[in-house]
Order: sequence, then C-alpha cells, then structure tokens
Amino acid sequence: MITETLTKRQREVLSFISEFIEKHKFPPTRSELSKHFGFRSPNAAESHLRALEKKAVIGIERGVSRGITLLPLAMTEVPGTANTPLPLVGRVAAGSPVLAQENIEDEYRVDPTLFSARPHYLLRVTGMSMRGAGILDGDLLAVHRTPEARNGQIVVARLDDEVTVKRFRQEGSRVELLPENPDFDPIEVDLRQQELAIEGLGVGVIRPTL
Amino acid sequence: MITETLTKRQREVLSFISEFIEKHKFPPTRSELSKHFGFRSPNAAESHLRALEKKAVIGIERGVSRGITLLPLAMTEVPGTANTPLPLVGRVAAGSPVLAQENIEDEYRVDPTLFSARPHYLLRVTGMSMRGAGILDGDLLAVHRTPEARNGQIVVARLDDEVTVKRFRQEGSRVELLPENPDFDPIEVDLRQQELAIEGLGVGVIRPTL
DNA sequence: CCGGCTACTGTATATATTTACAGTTATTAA
DNA sequence: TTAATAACTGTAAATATATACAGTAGCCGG
Repeated sequence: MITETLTKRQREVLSFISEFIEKHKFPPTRSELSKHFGFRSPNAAESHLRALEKKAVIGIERGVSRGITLLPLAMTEVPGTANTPLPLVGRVAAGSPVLAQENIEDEYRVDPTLFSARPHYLLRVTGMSMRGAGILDGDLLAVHRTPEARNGQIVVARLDDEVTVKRFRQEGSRVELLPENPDFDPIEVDLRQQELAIEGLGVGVIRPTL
Repeated sequence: MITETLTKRQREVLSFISEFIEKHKFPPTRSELSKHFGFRSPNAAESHLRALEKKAVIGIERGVSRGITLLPLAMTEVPGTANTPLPLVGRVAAGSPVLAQENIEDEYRVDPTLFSARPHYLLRVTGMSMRGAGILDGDLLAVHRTPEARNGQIVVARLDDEVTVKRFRQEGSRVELLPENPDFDPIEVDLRQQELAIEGLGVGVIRPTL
C-alpha cells in the first residue's frame, strides 16, 4: 500500500505526542505515554511507537531517551500543526483576482490564532482613508476571505476593478463604504446599478515599520 | 540586579542547547553537553545548567531526562533563533522584568523578517496615548530589546516601575517621552534625578482585532 | 483455518540520565 | 584579604528510560 493509513488508536497516540511536545518542548517517554493511556506495560507504548515509525510519521533514535521526532508526514495526520505562510498582496492589478499570482509580493508565516478570525492573506494598504481606525499607509491588513459582511465591519471591497478597504454599511440595496478620516468622503453604491464585490473581512493589522 | 548578564561560556552553552534542539527536536543530556564541550565530568554541564536556570534563560524539570526548556529570555541572548515563537507580554507587574515568566500571557509564531528589526517579544499596549501613530488600545507592539534609543523612535520605557510606550526625545540629561495624542501630556525626565530604563524599541504593530 | 496485523499485559534488564558530594583553580567584588 | 562566583575534575549512586522476550485476544483477508 502506498498510503499507509493510521488506525484510530495510532492517531490518538500521535496526537498525544504532538500535544506533549507542544506543552513540554520535548517528547514523551514510553512510561509517560503508558501513564496517559492507562497502559500497564511500557511495551504497549513501545509497539505503538514502532508502528508509527514504520508508517513514517515519527522517527525514533535508538538508545536515546525521548528520541522521538515528528516527521513531516505527521503534520498531515494530526491537525493544528499546519503552518502555511500567508501571501502578501501588494498593488492589485486592475481586472485580476486579488490572490492572482501576479499580485503576490511575498509570503510570511504568521500565527493564525493571533487574529479574531483566520486570515487567508495580507493586503498592503495604500492611503490614509482609514487612519481613524488606526490603519495607516503601508500597513498590512490581515484578510479573512468571505463574501459576507455585516454593518460596521471593515471590508476589502472591489468596485470597478478598484480594491479598497473601508467600513461597511448596508441598507437594502444601498451600500455605504465609509472611510475613517474626515478628509475622505464616503462611497455610496446602489447594488441595482453598480457591481460590488466583497473580497473579505479585515481581521487584523500588521505594521511592519514604525 | 534586574538584568542578569550571561558569561561568554554560558552563552556558548545556551547556544549549543538551542542548536541541539533545532537539530534534534529534543534537548541534550548532561553527557551530550559534556561530550561537545570536552568536559570530563557531567557535573560541569550540570552546574552550567543550574547557572542558566538561575538566570532564568532555561527551565529544568527535576528528575526528568532531557528536561531542559528554553525560556523567553533565552531568545534575547542567543541569536538566530529563527522559528521560535514570540512571547506576548501583557500587564507588566511592578518591579519584575518585562520578560519575567509571570508577565508572559501567550506565545505566537510571527515571521521575524516581517518587521524592520527583529522583534524579541510582543507587548500589549494599554491606553490611547499613541493613537496618532496608529497604535491603539489592545494592539500588540513588536519590541526589539535594546537599551539604546534615538530621537524620534518609539520606545518601551520603564519609569518608576511603570512601563510605557512613547516617542523618545533626548537633549543631554533631559529626556522627553512624547505621546501622540493631544489629550495626553509629554513626560519629562531628568536623568540626574530620576531613573529611566529603555526596555526596547517598537519595530512594528499587530492589531489582533478590528 | 492460517498468517499477519492491532492492541495490549507482564517481567526483566541493560544502560541512559540525573544528581549529590567532594575537590581544584582562577577571577572578580567587597 | 576574604568571600563569592565561574568553570571545571572525579566518583558514585539512585532512578529514569529503552527495549528485549514471552504471552493473550480480537480482527481481517485469502
């Protein structure tokens, strides 16, 4: 078999190892495994480890205490270990999707649990129209990709091939995109006449320079 | 003394531990340390570990093999700690070092290349005194740990056991800590009369919620 | 029905690891 | 000068840990 699947129990063991490392910063011993699962024999843990080793999700260094290593394959089996980088979207070229390859400037690994909702990408903000919300020119807006927005949320909207960041307010078919800066005027959109696409919600800000 | 400095040798030991963990994914034993440094006695390693523990850069779990943990303070001492998470410092208890264990609320992995200088920790900002610089209440300030500041930089300063974030200006022995909000008054310090500690420089901002 | 796998119990042991105790030498701060 | 600290050597021992060997029981595909 090419894809060796883990049994339910093996996945439990793997999860425990992963969580143990997360918590203690070093891998568990056989007896710590046994204690957690209620094994009366350390050999129960040993054979589980051997099985996981054979299925290439962990590595075991022989004769070494706590010599357990999570191999890359383990990441696909136990959730929450994922750490995919966020693409940084710079100037969005007219007519291209925000996440089109040509708009991606860079990639950064940022802890997704940091923000109120999981961000899908970072958008470099240009202009000062959201200064009042503490979003300045050059800031990176963490964006959660969704087409739905509620009143008061900060959205990434696309209007006539232009991408802007504004506060969202809707009453029936009338949408207002509100800046947070008295020097700028609100944008009013009638959905019956003009097309408006919500690219996502702003869930956080990163300012790379002060 | 609040800032316990490491000796050259202790820094070497700490570096080795850090590199060992990076390479093996688990901490070294006393004899592995001894072998690397050429100690003929495991006790040489033991006493180094005790010293590092006393200086709060590592933790040692008693009676546990490989029970060494790198504490947040270690990151400021050993460079190139690429993928280590940044500690989040919340309310700083009076009289304790910013990076003391009791002040650490959480840890987040944030790409260090994102910011203008390498951040050592994140500090949760309270209050609106820096609103004009786009730093709002609840924001996380990415801080680069250094005691040196230049005019115009945003600093984390400690004054009378209080930690504040302000813009720095110095003329001789007279230091001004400037807020960026007309509702707040500048803080003036005469270095000959009052003690002022620069904990670090603000190198970026993360806003976890909008 | 057999062989191979999973999931254990139970015992035993070599060895890996921590850690205490007793010193030595050099450097630094009071 | 003295005391404290750093940086080790050397020995010993308790205990933490890995791991082999011998079983039991259930399940599955051929």
